Amino acid sequence: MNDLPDSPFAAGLDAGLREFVGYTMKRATSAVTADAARVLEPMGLRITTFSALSVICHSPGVRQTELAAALGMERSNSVAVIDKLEKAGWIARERKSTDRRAIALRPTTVGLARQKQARLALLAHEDRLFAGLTAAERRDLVKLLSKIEV
Amino acid sequence: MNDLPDSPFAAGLDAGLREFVGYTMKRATSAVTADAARVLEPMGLRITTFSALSVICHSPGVRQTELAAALGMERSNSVAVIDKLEKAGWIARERKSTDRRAIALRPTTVGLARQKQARLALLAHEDRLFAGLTAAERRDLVKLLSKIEV
DNA sequence: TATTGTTATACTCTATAACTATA
DNA sequence: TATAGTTATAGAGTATAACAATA
Repeated sequence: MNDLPDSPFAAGLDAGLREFVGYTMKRATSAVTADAARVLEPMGLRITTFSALSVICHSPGVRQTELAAALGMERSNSVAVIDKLEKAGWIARERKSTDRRAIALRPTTVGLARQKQARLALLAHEDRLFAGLTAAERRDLVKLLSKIEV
Repeated sequence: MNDLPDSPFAAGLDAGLREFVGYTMKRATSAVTADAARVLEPMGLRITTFSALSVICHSPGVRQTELAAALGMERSNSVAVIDKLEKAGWIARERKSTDRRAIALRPTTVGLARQKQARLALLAHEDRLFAGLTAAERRDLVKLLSKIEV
């Protein structure tokens, strides 16, 4: 059904790429983040907005620049994310009295509740996605990932 | 320097997110793919184009739909990627005689050489990035990632 | 009818430069 | 002069719908 010589493999066409650890990491991460996005979507959250909301809930008063740096994103790109959280009523911007250039981000009561709800949904989701790994294996995975030079 | 109560942590603002394996996976993968992109860029390749070129070199005669499925991308989005490879002279499109709807993708001599060159650069790159992991640990990492339910 | 390649379109994420107001 | 937040913009990746040619 093919012009010769053609591939001997119907499946596993990406076998040659599996020698790269980064390729396997990217494929696995894609699957995990896509599923996480599906879980968050009914709650009006995306991965970026959930991450930002979590940092703000965990560290109330955080500045926007600190938030962006913590999440590894550009300051400029954090603005739209924070806008969404603010418009949803989950966080509030407060101009700092000690430095009027800076803005302190604080969660609202509703925001705290939403973060807790989303966190539980994501934990359940990871329990399902990582069902094939024991708790020790999950810790090993995180430990190995943390050893990568950045 | 902060309005009270504010965060007790200057660093580790994302500590609350570290309970999610997916978060660590995403951060690590981001670092790895960004570095891989930097390595490929001087060769006129991106991660997507390198991946497609590799599959075509490894499985000459592959169809566009098969290629897209192998890489987990949409058929429609593979067109632009293959266009770039073709315009660079690294692959050729050949209409199949047995099924004139389908197109067989084959690498050119230049394309094969470019893929080999890029592969070596990426292997060296991974050796550097994963220097903190032993060979056994790298295999463990891949094995653990492969256990994730997709 | 179904499939292959294709075009069009839209949306998210990301990256860079420049502006403003404050320091 | 430097920094915090902001705006504008552009590129890459991704997702869906629809079309022509072919099966």
